[in-house]
Amino acid sequence: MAVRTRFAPSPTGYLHVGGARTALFNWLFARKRGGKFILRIEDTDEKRNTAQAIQAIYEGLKWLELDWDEGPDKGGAVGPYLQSQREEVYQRYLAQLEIKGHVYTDEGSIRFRSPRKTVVVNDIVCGRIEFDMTNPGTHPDMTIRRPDGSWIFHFVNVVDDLEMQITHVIRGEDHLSNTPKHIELYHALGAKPPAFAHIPLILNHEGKKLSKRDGGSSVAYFMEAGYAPEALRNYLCLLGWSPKDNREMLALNEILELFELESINRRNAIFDLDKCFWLNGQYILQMSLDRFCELSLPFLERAGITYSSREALLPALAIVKPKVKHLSDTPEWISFLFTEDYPFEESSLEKALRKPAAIERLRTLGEALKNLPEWNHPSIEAKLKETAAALGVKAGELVHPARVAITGKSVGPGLYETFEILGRERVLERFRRAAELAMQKFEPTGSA
RNA sequence: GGCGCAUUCGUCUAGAGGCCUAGGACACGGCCCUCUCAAGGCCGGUACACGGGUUCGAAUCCCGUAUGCGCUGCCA
Repeated sequence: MAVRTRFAPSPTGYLHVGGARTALFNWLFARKRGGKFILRIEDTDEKRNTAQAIQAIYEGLKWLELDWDEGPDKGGAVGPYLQSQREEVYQRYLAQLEIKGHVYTDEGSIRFRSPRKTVVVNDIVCGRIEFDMTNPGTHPDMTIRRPDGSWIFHFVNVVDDLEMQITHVIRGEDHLSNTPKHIELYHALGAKPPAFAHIPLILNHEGKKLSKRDGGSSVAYFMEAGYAPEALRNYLCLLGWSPKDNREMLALNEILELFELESINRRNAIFDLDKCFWLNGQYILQMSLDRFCELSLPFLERAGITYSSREALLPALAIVKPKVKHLSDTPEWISFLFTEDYPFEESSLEKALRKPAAIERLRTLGEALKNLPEWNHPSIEAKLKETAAALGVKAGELVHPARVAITGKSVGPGLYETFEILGRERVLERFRRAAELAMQKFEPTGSA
């Protein structure tokens, strides 16, 4: 039978990273087995504002490149995929239960009468678990519909999984204890339950379930903080699953190759933002310049950086790519390359250009570079070192003032590359301006 | 309280009876490299929750205790 998995979030206004990982594991399993991955929105609770909230789910999933085969926006043979539009289906299934005498009314609500037996859950991740459902005191009959006609999760979830022919229910471990109830419903409806795989929860630093108030609990946070989607996706895979060969960075096709539900851990995992951050840095380091450009572009636009052409932008991106850790920082790293009106950091200026000797050295370096026959990294470097030697100082004595002069900061991309792409005229002009600024600021005879 | 699940470095994990004086990664500390900052390289410390079994032998199997998490809703 063809595999069909689903991700069934309720629209809470954001895509939770735990939900994202659940979606990811469902997606991985379906893709690996050549099956279908379905998106169903569980919006039975009318209090949740849906339009925007559903949008947040779409955006998060799309960003992570988890594409679905059937869903509210795509349609499919067993839709609609919004629970709020499936009233007719639920009525039909309720009628079935009524005919078979599995439900009864209690103070306006409809309850499902438990068969009161031991239910065995054969979970792909957790193994065989027996639940003793015989005691009504500890396992009361579940409500499936409220007096106002709205439906309870357990019922609609089971009905939909059944109707949508879901073969594997892969969800958070918080549902493990609900599973015997669901199995009772399947049986009452005369259906064979799907396979279940309950995956461990993602916890915050306090070891509690990751919640909305925890920083970094929503996919949107990572989008805005400049993470590469492939990095977050990779990190999420490593929470509760591992390739078992000590690799940390895995391409999607490698994960697809190795991923098995059976090898998922049972232990809850704490989300470690540090490691996720590190992985992101590794991804940025190793990605192509094109990809780096693609992912940086939205941030550059937002920062209002103007550049004449992509051809002008790429060399700038190339020299900062090894430095950038968050894509959202790219503008900060390259901005000085696209304006003559770059700011000077007070402390850097003071450290590098306060001394008259430093200004003098900058002037000497400018003179030396003025007639350099070839303007490229190796010859610039050679000339700078030659100049330093002639002055009897270490290269750093020229490098630091020069960096501050041309970037305004004491930290930046490699100096020689920066010189090269800035071009000789701009470099020399910046030297002059910086020297002037420093002299005004640190006027030795000045009163101040 | 009841039921369920879990328990290896601070964190993510490898480990399915001898290969474990427990491996990797992040973080942390030190050194090297170096034009800054990173990156990279090398080195270092820190873990099998506890107590009983079973076995020639246990991180690995069994039982108990403790702790954590989840469920126990007319939330999903």
